[in-house]
Amino acid sequence: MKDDYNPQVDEKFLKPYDYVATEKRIYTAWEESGLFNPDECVKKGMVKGDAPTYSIVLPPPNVTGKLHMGHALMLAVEDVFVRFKRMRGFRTLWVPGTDHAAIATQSVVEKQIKKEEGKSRHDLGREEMLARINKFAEESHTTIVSQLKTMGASLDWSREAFTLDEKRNRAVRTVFKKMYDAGLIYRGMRIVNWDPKGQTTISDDEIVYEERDAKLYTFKYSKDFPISVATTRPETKVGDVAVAVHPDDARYKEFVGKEYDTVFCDVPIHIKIVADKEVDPAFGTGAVGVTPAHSQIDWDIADRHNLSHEVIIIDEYARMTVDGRLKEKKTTEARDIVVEWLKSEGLLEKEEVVKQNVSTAERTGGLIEPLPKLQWFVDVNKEIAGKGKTLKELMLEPVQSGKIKIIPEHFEKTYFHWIGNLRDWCISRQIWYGHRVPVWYRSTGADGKSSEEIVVGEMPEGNDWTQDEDTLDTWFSSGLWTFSTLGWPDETEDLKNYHPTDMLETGYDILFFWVARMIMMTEFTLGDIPFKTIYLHGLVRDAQGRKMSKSLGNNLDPLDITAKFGADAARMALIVGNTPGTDMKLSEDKIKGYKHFANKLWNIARFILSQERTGEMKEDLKTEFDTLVAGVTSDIEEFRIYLAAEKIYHYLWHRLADEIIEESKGKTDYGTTLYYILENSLKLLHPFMPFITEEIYQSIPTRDTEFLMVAPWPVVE
RNA sequence: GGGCGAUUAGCUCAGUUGGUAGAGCAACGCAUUUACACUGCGAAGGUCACAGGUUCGAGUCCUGUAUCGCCCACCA
Repeated sequence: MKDDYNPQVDEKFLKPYDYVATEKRIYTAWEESGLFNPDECVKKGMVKGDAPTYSIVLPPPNVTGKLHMGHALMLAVEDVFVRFKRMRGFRTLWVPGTDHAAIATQSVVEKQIKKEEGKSRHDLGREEMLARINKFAEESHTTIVSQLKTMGASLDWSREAFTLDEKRNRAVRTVFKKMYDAGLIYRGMRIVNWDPKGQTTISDDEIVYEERDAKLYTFKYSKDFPISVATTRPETKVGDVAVAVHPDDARYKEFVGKEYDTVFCDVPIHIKIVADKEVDPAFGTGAVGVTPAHSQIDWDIADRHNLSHEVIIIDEYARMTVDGRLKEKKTTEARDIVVEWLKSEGLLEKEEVVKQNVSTAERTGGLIEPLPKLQWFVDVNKEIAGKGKTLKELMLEPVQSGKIKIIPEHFEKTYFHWIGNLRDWCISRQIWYGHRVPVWYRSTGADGKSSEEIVVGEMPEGNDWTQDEDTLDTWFSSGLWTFSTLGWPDETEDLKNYHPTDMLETGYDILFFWVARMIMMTEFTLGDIPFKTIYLHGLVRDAQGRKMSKSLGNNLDPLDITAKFGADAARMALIVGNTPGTDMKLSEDKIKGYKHFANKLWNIARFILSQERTGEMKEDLKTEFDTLVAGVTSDIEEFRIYLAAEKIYHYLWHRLADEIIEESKGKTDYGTTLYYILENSLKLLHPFMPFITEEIYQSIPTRDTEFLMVAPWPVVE
């Protein structure tokens, strides 16, 4: 049988498709061609100089280690659009980069050092610690870059960026100053989420709530105190300044406005009875002990009634700062002591078990202790001079007006809902890895009255200035990502050509953390949107639908997967049947199926390339194929890549291979048609399975371009 | 407490504007060296969660219910 083959067919087709060797070789060839860079495409005449642009910035992976399947999905999806647009003749730019990820990275390195050397970051000192983190980040970066290449991502490496490099630092300082000058960034004493374990503040979004059983204690401050209150945190009651009741609550009306002095567990306290509509008369006794310094809600109540915020009774290590038997006790120990004291004094009236959500820090798992601290904030409710709008409104508007489209659409509701609940954003962190807050202080106290002088943005002249010790929330710098990567604050050609970007593709889990912040920062800084379309992908779960995690050991490692089945197969498995916004279950079996498909395609090519290009074009088959072209094209244009991929798969395997090729056997008039279908099928499939399609294309002597990746997309006349 | 989503074949999921229910995988029967065994052919498999409504016609639109999942708020 073998001697029926056309001897011109490349020998490589006589063996099964070798994806390991091929994928590596092809990526290197692409990189060397320079064609990932749109300027190079223009220079080589592959794309017109005045062609419209298409741009995506890669959501920068954290330099905390290596990539997971979620990243693989992101790369597969983005590369589909990028390769499609490039073949459609756009000047197409996909900007790579990595994220320093502040807390996440620092805590990984801290844990590692603690484990291996038993040292804390304070043992090492700021400079040494930063050197260690930088080294770790560099190693992660190397791993990540090689993984990005393994997946076949057609990123323009000449424009690679890092959220913490010098250029991005300049962008951060410039935006910080601009916001400070507009009065949107302020420094203030406010209740923040303090993580005693990580020794830093965190933002509202970095909290995770865990449901636990807690005891609700009902008690009186003293024998002659008229009202009982209920609490799950008796130890904080030494910091109470008031009891709040609902204004309409008949039980307590007579006491409102009265003040009481007593000694609670060795601590003298002064309590005023106030009426506040936030109090739920049906919960507990209908009366709340108000602890302004250690609860956000109580802080707000204190604000409304001019009560003191100054009674601080817990420190940064979650220890009591009061005198007496609670002195320097941990809050958990203090709780037991207070309960014992209440019992011994006969003040405890009820003890019941309730379900409670406790706040923990996402990164360290530490129990959040609300504390008043002097921190930097972004004011989301202040009207911006000259714009007449608040940052909240700037975030809302482009999505409401449809200038930014979210896919799937229903996430718009989630987005609006989140903005409705948004409070000022605490941006300062007491960690070392990150952009240092660009503020310098010096005290001037010539006349004995010392006051503080502040300079924002650039380090001032003179050596008596001290820079703020804190660093910025990592999302502050990633919020600038679409324009900081394109050279802003300089007015670069890239910025002019490629901003706003066309699409942001990312997981729905960071819609608030990141996507909303990008819209806010870009609208404020440039008065423009950062991107036109937000394409949200879901989580990649294991075959049973569980989250992939280290502790479950059910992680699929993209490197293992590509070694076992090939990047093309992994990409197809991640795209087919995976609709935006929905979590997907991924099994090795599914990936294996697409490895088989790659081999099938290999053999289709082997068969067709062994035929002579003879016979008239079969118009019915051409028409049928052109319908496929039109369908696939509009599916990609309209973001239905999961359908597009499936359509080509189905056509190639079950129509072309099973029927058309079978029918053509022993006939000589199919050659022209088969070549037409093969060449154009490779183009249609290229965005999804770039390696094998390129490899086969390279074996077609009559191909129109050197590389399939810049071959013109098929057009239906 | 507020919001969002899902429910379609054994499993995983499509189903775009309302027009006689679709794919992959698995399982079943047949073929056995074929371009490809990483194969082919065939058959089987569904009350589209449930109850109403709109319509000539509903998996699709509307109302309600149930179950599961997620997000936000944080009630002291």
